[in-house]
Amino acid sequence: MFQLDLKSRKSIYEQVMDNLKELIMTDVLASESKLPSVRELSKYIAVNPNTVQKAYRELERQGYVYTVSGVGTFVTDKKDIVLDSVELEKVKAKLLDAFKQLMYMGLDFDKAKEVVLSIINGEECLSCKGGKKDD
Amino acid sequence: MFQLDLKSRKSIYEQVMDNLKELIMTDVLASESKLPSVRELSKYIAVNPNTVQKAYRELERQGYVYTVSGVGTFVTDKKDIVLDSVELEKVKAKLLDAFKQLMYMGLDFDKAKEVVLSIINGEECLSCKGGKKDD
Amino acid sequence: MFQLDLKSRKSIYEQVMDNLKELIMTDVLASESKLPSVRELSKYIAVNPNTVQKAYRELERQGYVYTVSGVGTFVTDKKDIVLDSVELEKVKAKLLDAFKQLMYMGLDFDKAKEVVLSIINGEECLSCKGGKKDD
Amino acid sequence: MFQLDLKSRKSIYEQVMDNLKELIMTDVLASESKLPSVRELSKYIAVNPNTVQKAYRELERQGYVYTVSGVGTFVTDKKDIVLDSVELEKVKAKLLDAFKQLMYMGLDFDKAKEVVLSIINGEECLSCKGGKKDD
DNA sequence: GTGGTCTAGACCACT
DNA sequence: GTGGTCTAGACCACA
Repeated sequence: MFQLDLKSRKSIYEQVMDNLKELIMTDVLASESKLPSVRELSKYIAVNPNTVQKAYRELERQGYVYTVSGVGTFVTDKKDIVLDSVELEKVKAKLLDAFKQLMYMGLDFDKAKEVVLSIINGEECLSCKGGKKDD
Repeated sequence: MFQLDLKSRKSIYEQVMDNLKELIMTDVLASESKLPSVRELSKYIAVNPNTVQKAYRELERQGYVYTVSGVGTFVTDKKDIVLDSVELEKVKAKLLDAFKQLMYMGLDFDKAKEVVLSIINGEECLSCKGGKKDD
Repeated sequence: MFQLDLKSRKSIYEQVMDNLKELIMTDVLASESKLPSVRELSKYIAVNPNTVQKAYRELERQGYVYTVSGVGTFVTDKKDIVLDSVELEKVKAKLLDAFKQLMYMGLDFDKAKEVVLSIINGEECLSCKGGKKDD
Repeated sequence: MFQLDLKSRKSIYEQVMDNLKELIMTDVLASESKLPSVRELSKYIAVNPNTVQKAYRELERQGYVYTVSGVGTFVTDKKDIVLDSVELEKVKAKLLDAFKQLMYMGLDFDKAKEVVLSIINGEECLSCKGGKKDD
């Protein structure tokens, strides 16, 4: 389940975050459920506890989980997630940047758009499988 | 012309690369034309020569320019630029990642898709025509 | 009545203390009246007994309650509560800290003062009258 | 200048942050000026580099400084500081909490208000000394 | 040189 | 037990 690539350019704590986000999005980690403790997870994925904690801390900052000191870390109820406009702008900028990169590679507009749509539509199924429509 | 944001998380050499790619793709830097020397450019944009050096080296690795020792660096003929599949996959991953983030933020599939399309279409003219609208 | 926010950064025992202080100051818990036992309260508010225990111990240290071994914990007569200067200094420091933060955020002195006064005055009734308005 | 109290309840990185905020507010560290490097400061105040970095990172998150990787950390121009409404609400909550604490201590409303005002007005001079009116 | 990340420990307060 | 903080090292990419 947990996929880590130590050779990746992406830092480990970011990969840990991405994995957890995926699990949260697909309801494998349901709302209000408890995440593994920092120590547990760090042992399980063979990573230093500090690295896991950094991931948890950042997830909390972004609103995906909340922490009760001395008790554990829990998935934020989706109803409670507030859309952070600053974060949204960052993601938009990231999308724009990626799209530009496609054009820099020599793809024309239509081809680039095609690539983007194929990625999005591929993602559609991924979410249909794991998510619930009536939640 | 050259837009650098030192405060950005993006490294300087990547920003230099992006600027040059933009200039190449919009034919401001025509095929086979000579790029400014590392020293010239670094002075012009007030950046460490090593940084420009790294941008040039990476551009060459990706096929955008080629170097003739002792003579200079030249823009590869667009016809000869081959799509770097590794780079393409990176960008695809980036797109997917950003799209997922949109959904993580509480947007449903259709809303997220809408956001993406608006970004793409807003960006349409910039690279299609090789000109700028109001910047 | 008892308001606990597990998601808060404030530790549970501090929140328990604050709730009890509030009840004492508003005479809901009258002078010399008996507090619920640690076990009772911990069951009632669904909190670990150790946590309640710690709250009681700290309240006693600060003079709000006193314990009669084997009998129970009782509210100190308000006349006998002496201002704990150490605690007072802590609160003062906290106030100053918060005020500085307001100014750090770009508010000028007058604006920051305005914010503080609005908060104070909004809070006026809650403790003056011992009642609640709309909560 | 730098005041650290290792025995304090406040964590070291928070104290480091507070010290730096103070220096920034009083223009000892002017806009766009460079903060000491993580290593320099950590050596100077005899604290682990990681702790200093945590402080820098958090200051950046709150908008007081910005980072240029490989170059250094710089004071954000005051004109660029955006008022983060989330942070503002946190400070307001902190103020309200502190004010409640005063009342819990047995101070009546007027006395508590007096305490608050005295603190604020004490701060006024502190800011007049170090700050500039025409900035 | 800089900041960013990571490891392998440790101690603390809280539950 | 939990998360939070801290130390004392280390390596990396970047400028």
